[in-house]
Amino acid sequence: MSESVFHQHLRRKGLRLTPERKAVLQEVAAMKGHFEPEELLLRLRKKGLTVSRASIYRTLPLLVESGVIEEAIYKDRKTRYERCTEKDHHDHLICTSCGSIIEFVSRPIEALQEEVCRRHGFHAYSHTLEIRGLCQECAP
Amino acid sequence: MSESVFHQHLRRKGLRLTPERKAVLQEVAAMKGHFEPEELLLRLRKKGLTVSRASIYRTLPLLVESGVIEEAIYKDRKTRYERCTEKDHHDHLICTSCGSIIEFVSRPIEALQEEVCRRHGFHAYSHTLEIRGLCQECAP
DNA sequence: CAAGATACTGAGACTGAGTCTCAATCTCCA
DNA sequence: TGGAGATTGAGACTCAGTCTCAGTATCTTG
Repeated sequence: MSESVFHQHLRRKGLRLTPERKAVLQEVAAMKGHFEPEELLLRLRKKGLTVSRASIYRTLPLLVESGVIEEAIYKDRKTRYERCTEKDHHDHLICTSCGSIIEFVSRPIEALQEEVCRRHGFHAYSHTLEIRGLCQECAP
Repeated sequence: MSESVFHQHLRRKGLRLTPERKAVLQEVAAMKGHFEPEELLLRLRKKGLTVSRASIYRTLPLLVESGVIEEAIYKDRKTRYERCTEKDHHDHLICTSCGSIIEFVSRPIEALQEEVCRRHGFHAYSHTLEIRGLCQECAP
């Protein structure tokens, strides 16, 4: 189903659903949780599929635009993506000591964000809320 | 006053308030709005102060830890910092078309975040909320 | 004050995620 | 069938940020 969404999006932009883009899409669909572009490359390689690094990096923004995935976290100068789920969007608590990541959902926060956007006449299509600190185990 | 805060923090960690660190601190204090490390370097150079790039990059995390500045935005694989003000923390609406950045303050969102942290036993020391989309001018 | 310990610095080499280039290839459509 | 335009992969490239290391500054304590 995300394939048809993606295909739609490409059509609208006059782009094509190539085997490479399809492969990236399918691999993305198989991902659980966060993933990095490089991880995707590795997995595709392991399957014997050859999609170049360039194509992967070219495809990911298209997938974001079409709403199939979203940029979830920026960490160590890397972008981590995540599949958009039917469930609510979630955000992250990031422990800067052990690196663990806790997900949380807060409809009230989402609602307030929408309110803010309305007030500024801003058309949002994505957002990231990262809270950094120490998790329960690492806290002094 | 942020100098004493910084000094305190260094003391606690057994570190020293060197001329280089002082220079960075002062330049940071003079900054209005967001700034990038490279920008800081340039400004110091212009003043005839020689603080190496390495020292700047080493000092910025210390300033974050001590609460003088905070990481405000991650954009184009660069970290943008911002001075912590007495006023409320603010977040950003980022227009991906024209690049303009709108700041907003929302105490209710902050409060909800604190609530989330409490619920997870998480000790937060900073957060960034970035909402990406199209500003009023760029919206179709 | 001397001397060891420890923190600090700058220059520049290095890293690595992400981008760009370009020639070769594919795909659509008239 | 031919050509316009989209796409690809290999690998060169970029550049923010990190690391190394030898030389320097500062503390400390005897």
